[in-house]
Amino acid sequence: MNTHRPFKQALDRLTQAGLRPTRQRLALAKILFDGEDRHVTAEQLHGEAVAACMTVSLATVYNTLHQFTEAGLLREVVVEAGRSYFDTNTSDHHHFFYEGSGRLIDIPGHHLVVSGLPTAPDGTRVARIDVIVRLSDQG
Amino acid sequence: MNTHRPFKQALDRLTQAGLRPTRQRLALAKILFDGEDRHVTAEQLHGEAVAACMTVSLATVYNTLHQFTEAGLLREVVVEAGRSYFDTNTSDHHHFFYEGSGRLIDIPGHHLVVSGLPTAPDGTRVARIDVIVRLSDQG
DNA sequence: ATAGTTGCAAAAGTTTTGCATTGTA
DNA sequence: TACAATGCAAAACTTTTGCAACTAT
Repeated sequence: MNTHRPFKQALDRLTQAGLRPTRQRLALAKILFDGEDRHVTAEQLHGEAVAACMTVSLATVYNTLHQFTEAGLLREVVVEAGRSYFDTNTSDHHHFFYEGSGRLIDIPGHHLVVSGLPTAPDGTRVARIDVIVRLSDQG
Repeated sequence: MNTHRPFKQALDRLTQAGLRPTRQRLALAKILFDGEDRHVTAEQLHGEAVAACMTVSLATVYNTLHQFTEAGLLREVVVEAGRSYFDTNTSDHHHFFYEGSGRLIDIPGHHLVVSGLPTAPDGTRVARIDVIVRLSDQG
């Protein structure tokens, strides 16, 4: 039954996250989670979906990406004004951002540490810490 | 000559940065730099400018903010998709972001340290490191 | 005068919403 | 059948660009 494994994988992800496995969601989940970790924009994912001969609007791609993010399947990373990436790696990690090409990659390993953080102001708690290391050309 | 001090301050900032001191730039610089450090969006700054009875379009506010940023007078901080803040504090520092209210504030002191950073990939150098500590309600 | 800048209207993107349609029990 | 959830067109944003008008030599 190997032919159906990517399908089952995507299906399981959705049902475990409490999301109904609709056709569009399944197809997008298959593209997103069938392989290694990825960083995609809504635009990119929409392009891939169309290339894979599925009919889906960009609006639905946005909505789906946000639903996946709320469900904990994705993490949103904002690097530039008007440009969100969605990261299939939801574990605690940080990013390199190539200012030239706009590419975003995970910082490998777990060596990067943020220390000396002041306590969160009263009535708040730290929801997440985002570290973006911006790289420009020329070593 | 105290009445002209804010004007002279703004003028000096602009000329030192190599920007021609036009009327709009002077007015916006006065709002931005005449007092303590600030975090403003283009929309906010435009609102303040209009409230101060100056005629300026939102597009010019954007252009001016980017020119100021390129000239090193401001630093752009992107916190959410479609929402850039411009920070009048250009020194090396990081931010708390209140997810509830959308407010951005500097992390006080210089205690926060990022360590364990891998070397930058070949052909690149680290242009900047942004740390955003996201806060949500409830302590 | 004139070469280079500026500032804004209009255009281009990105993201969100309202509602007809679809799918499920 | 009813009920809730989905998916998309259209709307609402934010941001950028092209060019007429201006400015400082």
